Amino acid sequence: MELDRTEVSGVGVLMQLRAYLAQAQLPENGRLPPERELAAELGVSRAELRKALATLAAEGRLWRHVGKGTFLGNRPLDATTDVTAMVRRTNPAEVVKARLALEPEIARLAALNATPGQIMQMRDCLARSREAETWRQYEMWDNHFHRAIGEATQNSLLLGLLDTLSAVRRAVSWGRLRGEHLRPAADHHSFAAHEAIVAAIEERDMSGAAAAMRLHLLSVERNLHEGQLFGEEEFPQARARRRSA
Amino acid sequence: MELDRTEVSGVGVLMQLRAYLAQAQLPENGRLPPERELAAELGVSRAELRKALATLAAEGRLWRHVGKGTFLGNRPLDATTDVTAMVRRTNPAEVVKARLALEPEIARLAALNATPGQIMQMRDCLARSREAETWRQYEMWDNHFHRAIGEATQNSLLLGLLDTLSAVRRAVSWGRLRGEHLRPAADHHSFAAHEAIVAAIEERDMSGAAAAMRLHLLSVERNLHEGQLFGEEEFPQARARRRSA
DNA sequence: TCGTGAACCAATCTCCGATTGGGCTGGACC
DNA sequence: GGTCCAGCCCAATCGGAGATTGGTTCACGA
Repeated sequence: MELDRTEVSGVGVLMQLRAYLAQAQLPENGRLPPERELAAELGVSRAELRKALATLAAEGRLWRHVGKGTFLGNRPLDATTDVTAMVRRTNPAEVVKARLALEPEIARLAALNATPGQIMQMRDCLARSREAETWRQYEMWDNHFHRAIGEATQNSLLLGLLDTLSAVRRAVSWGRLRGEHLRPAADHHSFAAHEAIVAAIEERDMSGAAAAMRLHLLSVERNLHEGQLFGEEEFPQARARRRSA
Repeated sequence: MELDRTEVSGVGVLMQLRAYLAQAQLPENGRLPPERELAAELGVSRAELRKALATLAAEGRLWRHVGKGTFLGNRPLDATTDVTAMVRRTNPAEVVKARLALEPEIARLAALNATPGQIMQMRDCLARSREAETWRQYEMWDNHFHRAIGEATQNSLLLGLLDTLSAVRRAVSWGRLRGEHLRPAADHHSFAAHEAIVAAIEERDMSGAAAAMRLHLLSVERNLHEGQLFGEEEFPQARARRRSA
């Protein structure tokens, strides 16, 4: 395990470092000793060692970060997308347009891939949303319904995107949900639209499912433009604007 | 500003607390004094105060968290979707299917909303991708191209979703990109497909843009199934599988 | 019986020192 | 006169100790 330093020293620090890495069986993503320590162990100057390490880093064989250390393998990506940043930039109109882009295609894939159990789950969400006694409860089951369709795509990535979209949607329409004592009317337009979506999915009608979802979201968009979110409540801003006019 | 405690004490801690909140002009999302401190200031027991605070929290007027404190307004959402979690669950096939669901619709909206400047930007990306001397460079300009289309939707939320998708895609296909000395062939199929997409966007042909994007991604999917990522390299797994067979 | 105060608990924050990669400089050495 | 190096400083990060804070339990007593 011991390297013959006098032997290798002339051949260049880079080769010596490669030999060290081969000899020290570090685990994947393992951490190397700190620069100063490693330089002393290899019997080279820190500047020389840094040059060799920089070469290996450029090759992508290791990555380094101040305060953390030097690690084997590929630099991990920064990993998180900030939902709050999206929320700050967007608005309800964009949210509906994004849903119109994504959810019909999700419904299409759900019609292809949904299991009978998942279809039952959608139906269950619809039943519960009809029994909802407050708008908040209704919104919860509506969310579950749309997520069930996302699950039925059998595509975890699409489901993740849908979850992100839903998180933004909830955040954007926060505080818009008033009148907790009221409940959706029995003939609330969404009920029929939801039914049509599930029916198309059950019949494995991919285009039909996409179209039904699209129609549903278009009516949501229409309500948005008429200023009545969820069919009965309007934006506080809209009310304030009218009052000041 | 000073409350007459003997006066209000009989009316219930809840009312006393509301009066305190009205009197102490805290900023939005402002922080209340800690329980113990506030209880002493109001001259009530901590248990009583906690009941009143719980009521206000249930009303959504404030939110609390261990170790942090009590704050006015709505509880902020946990805000970040973990890309690494998605990466762990998904695979290249899911990535392509997700792109097939999202990007044609993005191209459709881009055809409607793109500015001439944005179209020029797309063309610039294509030119640079043709001049790329390594696959890594090509992939970079390909990314820029698809993102330029996302920007052209004028929808920050869709752009955010596309960015998330791209981050996952890059992470999933990481290390798949070999042969840095090679470069895309001059007749690489993506070049023509990209051209068709921009042309449709420029002609404001929404359906055509969506169709062109769909065709492009279908060919990407086909290459994936043939095991040659980026037209020349295959998955290490595939090679290993064949070797062991 | 009920509320009270005190103690305990776990999550979180804050502060400080140690560690680490990155960078600069004076001086030794040939 | 140029090259290399040890030493030092810098900023980012980590890790631990102690304090803070909402949540919970429990014995005591009016």
